[in-house]
Amino acid sequence: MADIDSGSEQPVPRKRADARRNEKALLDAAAAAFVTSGVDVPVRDIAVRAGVGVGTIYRHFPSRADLIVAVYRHQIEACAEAGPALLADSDTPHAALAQWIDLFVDFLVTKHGLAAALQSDDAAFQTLHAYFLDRLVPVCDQLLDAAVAADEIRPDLDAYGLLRGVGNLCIGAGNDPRYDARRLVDLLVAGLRVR
Amino acid sequence: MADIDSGSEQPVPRKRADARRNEKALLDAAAAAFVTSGVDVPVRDIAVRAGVGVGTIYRHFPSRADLIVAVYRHQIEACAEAGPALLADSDTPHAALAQWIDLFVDFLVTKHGLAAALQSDDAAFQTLHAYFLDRLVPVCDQLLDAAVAADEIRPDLDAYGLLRGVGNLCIGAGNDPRYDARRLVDLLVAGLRVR
DNA sequence: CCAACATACGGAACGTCGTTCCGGATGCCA
DNA sequence: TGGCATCCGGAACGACGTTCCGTATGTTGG
Repeated sequence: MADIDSGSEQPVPRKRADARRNEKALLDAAAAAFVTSGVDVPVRDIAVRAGVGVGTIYRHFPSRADLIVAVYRHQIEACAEAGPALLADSDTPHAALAQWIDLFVDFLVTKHGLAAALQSDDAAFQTLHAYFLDRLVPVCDQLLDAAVAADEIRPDLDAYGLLRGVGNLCIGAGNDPRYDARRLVDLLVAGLRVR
Repeated sequence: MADIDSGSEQPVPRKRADARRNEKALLDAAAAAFVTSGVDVPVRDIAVRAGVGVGTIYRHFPSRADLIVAVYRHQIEACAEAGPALLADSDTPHAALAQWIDLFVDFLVTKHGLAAALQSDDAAFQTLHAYFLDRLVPVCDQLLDAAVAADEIRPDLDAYGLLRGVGNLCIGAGNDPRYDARRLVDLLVAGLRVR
């Protein structure tokens, strides 16, 4: 993203050094805690790991959702950017869609509790919900449109519905070896095909 | 279920009248509260509705899951019993399976928060999880086997996986008019068909 | 180098929740 | 009607997310 102001002076006079240090420590601590205990890990645990007080968490990340987004932003961006690339490289739009959804599923199933948080109607997770949707729905829409235009899938499901369905199927994956979210998503995508 | 003891005397000497009255009041209050506020409604709200103290809830229903099971037991039993009936009445096993899953989905999407509670790994919901599985997996298995035997669907998904997938797809249905769980379940079942 | 001020910090405090506990009330039976 | 097992209400506890504020510390102009 380019700066809004084209002038040379920065209107935000740079944060204090300890604040920058703590923000980084918090991101690292949260990432580690999410791996160990899932995204539902108590806020106090993250604070202890980072060696800061709980107040410091809320100063940097107004809601838990903001912290989750900050931790996973890079991976979500990478997923979003992979969409057009796959569409360009794959043999068919449907193959690109299937590969892209695999990427999304791989991301979700390795983040304990994230898929569940994504679907939660708790107000605290609204930012999370919104970020995923804003970033991924347009990409999915593009892939879906291309596949429909190529007459490979039925036109009766929108990107929002598909993403929520895939996200839902990923809930609880990783907790239970008997539940294979990937296979179910494959079946769902298979069900989309025209026959 | 038949009684274990075939004798005429009941070894449990019948509960006190106020206890029976309160248990009924609690079931009614919980059912109403679940409709209004979902199965995650605070325990205190149910107690107020029933006109009892919170201690009374826990005496009759040791965990929140037991209360949920008690409220929905009849509907779950009806769903389980519908399986063999559909198999006998339908033209094909796959049609029976599709209709049975429709029944299950109709049940889940009208109970706010139930599908999410079903997949929760919270220990408090283990009873709920176990009851659904014990009761419905065998029925689903029977339908699945029949459809596989008739060469209508692929044999690569077990009843447990299918039920969890369907349950997952029902999470959040009813909160968001843009999300149509029924259609996604239909796509999933369509993906099961041999082609 | 040193104030003095904005900025940031820590953790106590608050409200909500599920769950447990126990002194007292109440139905039941002799 | 008395006595006792059963059951009740709601206070109490611990965990949690979130807010608040007295204190500490970096920054910057002199």
